[in-house]
Amino acid sequence: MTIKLYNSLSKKVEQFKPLKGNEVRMYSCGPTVYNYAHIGNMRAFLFADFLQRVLRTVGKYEMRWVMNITDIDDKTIRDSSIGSKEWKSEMGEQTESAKDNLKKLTSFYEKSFIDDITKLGINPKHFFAMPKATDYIKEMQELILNIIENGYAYIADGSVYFDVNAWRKDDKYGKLYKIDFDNFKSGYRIDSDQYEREQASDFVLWKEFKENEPYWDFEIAGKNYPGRPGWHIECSAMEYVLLELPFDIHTGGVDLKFPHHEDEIAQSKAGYGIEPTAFWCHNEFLEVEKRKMSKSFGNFFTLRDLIKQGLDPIDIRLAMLSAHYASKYNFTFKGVAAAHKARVRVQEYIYYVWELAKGKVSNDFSGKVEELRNKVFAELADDLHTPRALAAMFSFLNDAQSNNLSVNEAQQMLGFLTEMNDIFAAWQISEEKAKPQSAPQDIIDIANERLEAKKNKDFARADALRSKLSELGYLVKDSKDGYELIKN
RNA sequence: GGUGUCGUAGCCAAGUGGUUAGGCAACGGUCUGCAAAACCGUGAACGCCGGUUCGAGUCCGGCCGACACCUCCA
Repeated sequence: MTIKLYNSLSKKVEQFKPLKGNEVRMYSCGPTVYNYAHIGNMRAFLFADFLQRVLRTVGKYEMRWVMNITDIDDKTIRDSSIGSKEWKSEMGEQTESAKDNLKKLTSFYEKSFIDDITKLGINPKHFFAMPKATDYIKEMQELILNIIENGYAYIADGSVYFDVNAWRKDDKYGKLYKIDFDNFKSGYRIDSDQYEREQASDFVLWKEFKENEPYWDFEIAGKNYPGRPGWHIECSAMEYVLLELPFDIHTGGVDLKFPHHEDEIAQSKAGYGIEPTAFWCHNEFLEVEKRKMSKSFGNFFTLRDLIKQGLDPIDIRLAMLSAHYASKYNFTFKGVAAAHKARVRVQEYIYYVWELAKGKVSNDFSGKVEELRNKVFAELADDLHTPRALAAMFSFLNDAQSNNLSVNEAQQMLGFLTEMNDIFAAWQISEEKAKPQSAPQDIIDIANERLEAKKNKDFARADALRSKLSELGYLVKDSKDGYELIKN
């Protein structure tokens, strides 16, 4: 099925087609690993994941998906510096080497990042690569040299800057974001950065080494400029190496349009002569209580915070997917609870269908299952319209669950649900399994006592124990000859 | 100041001028010893004021409000 995507470059929904063969080469701006990722970050990664899953399952494409790990920047340096309050014992001992310390801190958060996204239903095996910036210093330097050679960069105070004015004479700067060069908000024009750049809009390609910071040697025209790469250059270099230019899709949060992606376009073209990608796809922000997430508003959550509070990450995944990626998503606990109930409902239906189909899967779609599948896939193919795709699914559940599926239809349904789950990654395609009792022993004791009372038809006693369990926060769900405890 | 986005029922969230979006919650009912789950059913909405139109949540104008970006930011 042909997929349509909104392209931030043309500001239109366009038909998608890979540039080369059946393979989609996609680059996603990944995390800067200086701390645990928060749920706002997660929305961006979830969007990229969802997109690549739709391309695989609905588009039937091969994926070559790259997500970078930024392991060198101001924050990683700050937090790994000697005596940093952000240092954790799990990272190991700090040493005299700034590079060592940087590596220890960033590896720690890289692991936690992969851990987090895995919990969110992202399959690390789907990545072609997760390159780290510090592994591509040489390639970045080569790119910078190209840019200098082509006349679009200058050296000032030991740093290398991209010369936006020179570039603007030859190409447009502001392809993704309409820039009013005369109206940069005053006060932001010269930031806290002490480096000397000629123009506020110029950006750093290579930052001069500062004392006690990690650095790499960089020889330009016979002279060494020890320092480290600027933020934007890493993506340009890694894309070039791992995907070749131009590739198909570049994803990231809207906030990265400017300056990060704008600069990336300029750099790549100035250095390699080619713009990076055919499609730029940006997800909107997640807000909490209709505000940007921020520590000062007290609405800042990492995934770990929420898991600690007892939320299921897959419910968070589904909750985020209930809004279209290009519109703001208002994160609320109620919303996650609603997603949970909706998810369980589909899960119950899967068990029901499994039972009917006896676990047999058919991919030979026809009739009502084919109709549903076409509808859901068409919505997903239309710029990943998850809300409408889910609505189609639930409408079917509302209309057709009581319509008896034939055994053959149930097998098709199981086939479709499997595909659906390849995309949403929110369910178990399996028969219903008895869940292990996870309640504390004293709770189980009461529940067993109630079961006894129930068997003896002492319903007054059984009900009293039910209310007692309810007070203790557990719901008893009776089954044929047992029960299940559900924590409220 | 510049650039955008958005205001839809208790909450979340679609909506491409013309028949019910959908989810969660709520309220009836079936089932169950009672519950839970599931299923059947019910109601409720388009920030305000004008305009265009046979017809506007959907187009135009104004107002009010919320949010984001403008070189740390997913």
